[in-house]
Amino acid sequence: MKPDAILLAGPTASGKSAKALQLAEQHDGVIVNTDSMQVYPVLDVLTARPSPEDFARVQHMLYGHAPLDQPYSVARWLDDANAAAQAVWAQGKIPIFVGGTGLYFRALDHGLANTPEIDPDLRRSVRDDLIEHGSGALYLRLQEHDPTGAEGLRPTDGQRIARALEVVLQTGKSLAHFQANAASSALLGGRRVERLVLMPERSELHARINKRARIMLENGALEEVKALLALDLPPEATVLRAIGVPQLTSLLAGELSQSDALEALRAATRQYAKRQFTWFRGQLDDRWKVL
RNA sequence: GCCCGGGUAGCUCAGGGGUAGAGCAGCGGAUUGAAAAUCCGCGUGUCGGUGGUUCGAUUCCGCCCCCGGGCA
Repeated sequence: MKPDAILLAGPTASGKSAKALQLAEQHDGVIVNTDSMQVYPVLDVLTARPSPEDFARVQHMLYGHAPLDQPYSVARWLDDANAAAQAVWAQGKIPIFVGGTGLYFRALDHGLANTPEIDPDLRRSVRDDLIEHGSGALYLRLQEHDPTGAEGLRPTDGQRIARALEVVLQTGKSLAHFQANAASSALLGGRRVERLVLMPERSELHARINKRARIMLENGALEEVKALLALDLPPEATVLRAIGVPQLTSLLAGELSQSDALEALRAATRQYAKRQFTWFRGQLDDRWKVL
């Protein structure tokens, strides 16, 4: 029975792209990016974007389409993914969602809480407060406005505290209130969905990561970072958090040697892969078939 | 060959007569609008080998091996 959509999740460097191409050719599919960094342009090599040959073989969507200097988010991605899926279905093809961002798969499969857009000025002021006074101070503010929400967070988890605080400051209601009520209907509801997750042997994956990091440097990752830095993006731009950007920035600044930077890039990638494993193990239900 | 210094966790190293510790790496976990983010937890060890002294040696002593440096 032909599926209406395929979800293919897997840790970084696990060979997802090749598998996706195979599935796309087999099912007349279109590949839809489900990775939070590959949505941005510029870092083609460093984010392991599919090659031009891959793009020529099979239609790909949501790669490099997000503006670098504006905030992107799981909600934006879900809107984009929804539009992409509708377009693919309209062509009589099936979307193949490929990536490693667990949260995006969750949003795709289960929907997302319908919270109002936060006023950019409020958002900015909360984030500035976090940077200036630290997560502890922000936590005290959250305790005051949303004690229950604060209870569920650690005083050190600045990012989540900031999110909870901006929501309660704008709406007067807790983030949990929105999360409990009215998750927007899941995009895939009522569709036949095949869910696949790649779970390679850890030591084998580490070997692949280590090798790929070296190849990235040989293929111009450093020049990409140089080009990115030349854009003079605001420091909070998400793309600057991509694995490899801090490490290669240090290399360019002379703070790390070539070999130390390579090793740092490898370690950061291995650590990311480990977090992905934890997500997949803990969050994906038994509808997912492990490959 | 002789003289120093060193051999302790995967790596770099601290410690010191009562079977060991730190950073990094690694491992486990959480995860709802920055998620490649953010946060929480966990030392994983023939203390080079072998004899001796000792109630007890990774620590002190002898011998051997290995790695630096120096003198030849």
